[in-house]
Amino acid sequence: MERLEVRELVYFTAVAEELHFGRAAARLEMTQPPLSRAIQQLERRLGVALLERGSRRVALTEAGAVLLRESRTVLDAASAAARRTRRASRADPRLVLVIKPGGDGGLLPAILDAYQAEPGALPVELVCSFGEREILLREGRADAALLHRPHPDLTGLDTQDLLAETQLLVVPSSHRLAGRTRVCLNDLAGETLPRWPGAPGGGSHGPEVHDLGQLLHLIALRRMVAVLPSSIRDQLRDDLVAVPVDDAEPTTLVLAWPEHATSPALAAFVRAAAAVAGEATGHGG
Amino acid sequence: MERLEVRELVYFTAVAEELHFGRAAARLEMTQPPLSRAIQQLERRLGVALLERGSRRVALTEAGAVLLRESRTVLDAASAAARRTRRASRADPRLVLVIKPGGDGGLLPAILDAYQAEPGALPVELVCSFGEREILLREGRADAALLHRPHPDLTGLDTQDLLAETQLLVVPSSHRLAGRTRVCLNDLAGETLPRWPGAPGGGSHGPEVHDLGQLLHLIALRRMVAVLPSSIRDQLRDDLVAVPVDDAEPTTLVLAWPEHATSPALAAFVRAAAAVAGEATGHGG
DNA sequence: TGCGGCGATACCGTGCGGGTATGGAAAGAC
DNA sequence: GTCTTTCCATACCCGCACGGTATCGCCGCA
Repeated sequence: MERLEVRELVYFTAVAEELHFGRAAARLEMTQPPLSRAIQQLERRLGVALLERGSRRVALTEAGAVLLRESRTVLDAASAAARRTRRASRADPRLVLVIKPGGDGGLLPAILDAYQAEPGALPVELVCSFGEREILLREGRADAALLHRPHPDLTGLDTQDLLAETQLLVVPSSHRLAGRTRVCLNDLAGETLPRWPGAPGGGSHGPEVHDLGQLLHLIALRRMVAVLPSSIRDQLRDDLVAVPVDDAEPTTLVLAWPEHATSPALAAFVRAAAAVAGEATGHGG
Repeated sequence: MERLEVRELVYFTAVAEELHFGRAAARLEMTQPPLSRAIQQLERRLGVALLERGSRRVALTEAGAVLLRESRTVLDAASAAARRTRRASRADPRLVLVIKPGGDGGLLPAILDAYQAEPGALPVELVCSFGEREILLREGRADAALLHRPHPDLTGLDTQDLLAETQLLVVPSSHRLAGRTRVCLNDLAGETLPRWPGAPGGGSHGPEVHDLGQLLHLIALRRMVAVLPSSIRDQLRDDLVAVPVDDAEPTTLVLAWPEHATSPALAAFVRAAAAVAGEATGHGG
């Protein structure tokens, strides 16, 4: 069985994405002829036609589309491998946890305390990021992340549910819905909703928002409204009001980490988080 | 960022598994010096020590252990990529479904019929295999598999539940438990249970069993007993008896396929299977 | 102190990955 | 129709990196 090399996959994805040998070569900072030959050789070794060369356009074959998708997973795995290896060799081991600012459901302090009490606990480094936080896990840049389900893509990750939350509509005090005791999603017709960086802008084409302070500021300025998990209630400014949304699907705060992870530090962290979450839901409701 | 090459990962896994450069080189069908240099270069490029060379033994460092695990996933992904690409280019497209003989819960004929009625259905090729059936999915050798949950490792696979089944103890008619109307797991103390190839022989160190006929034969010969999903009831020989096991965790027949799969033929098959399963549980209970 | 095992080093050849120059086919422009 | 442009393939060349052989150096051991 012929072996597939990373270099070939990099070349192929470039061509498959550009559908143009010249541009792909430029992107790869090389010239076009060796690129053409590399792709030909790849096709010969696989015994498969990957591209249809029309004299004026290049198109993917069925098999080429499959290889494009597969290549991405291989390349992602390869760069994650490099990053995780490097991180494992650091002199100051630490657990990198990526969160959305304000998106911890109020559980984080208790979780961190519980974790530090575990034997062999590492210092925890918090990384704040909006949108695409799971990417950091897949890329091997972080050990764990706090996400909200339903979430676009949790495949390849293991998860632990922490907290089920209802959702609140956040509006300025002067907003037409501010006085309501409850609203439903239909009431939001015509409102501008924020667009998270990286999220496929499904319908809501409001401005991109990069952190919670910015978002609340924009809401106060009447530029938009937002539907957020109920735990942000503590962090609202005085000039904003939160109203329960009846028919918004409830959201679950989950702790996620790359599957196959074996680090005992991570395992301890997951244990700690699960314990804290169990207490919270068991006692407090 | 330096790129990690497949060749290097192959070399490294060989050394990491053998913990011996000479043997690793032999396994790779090359000589020892270039292998040593390749590993050194890998370490230099990563900036990480992967191996501790004692003059008489080689050991993995912490980072080396991480890279070994990561390498396996990269290499698996790479060979799966090659196989899936080749399969996608076949002139006679077909859907490869891997099953455990007798493990289809009786649903398979209906599923196949429903699938063939879907638009764009492909011929279905059935592959029978005991143990490690999910490996065939990960390797890109099959499109879908029928498995039973709880299952050792479903990560990296998407699944669709098909049928919840209670478990039955299968024994010869002359067995001491054959007359019971129900048993519990404690009753099985001292009995020999089959060991599936590939499964970590957890406690039960009986003989390895490779197909259902063989298993039933061995049970009839009083060499072992087995706990199996209730749908095998139809396939029992006259000289065997099935007794419900009260406290065995119920098992779920699931259809599994590689995550990120995009083939419309597979999607149609999943739809068909889900429809049949819905009917079965909806009407029949 | 000689021996054997094993990884590292020195040195060498060749094949492959990359470059430049050019060919050749197809799609407009007129 | 033919001239031009565009873009992929081919021809040919070069340097290096990969793999091989020979050997060293270190250490455990008898």
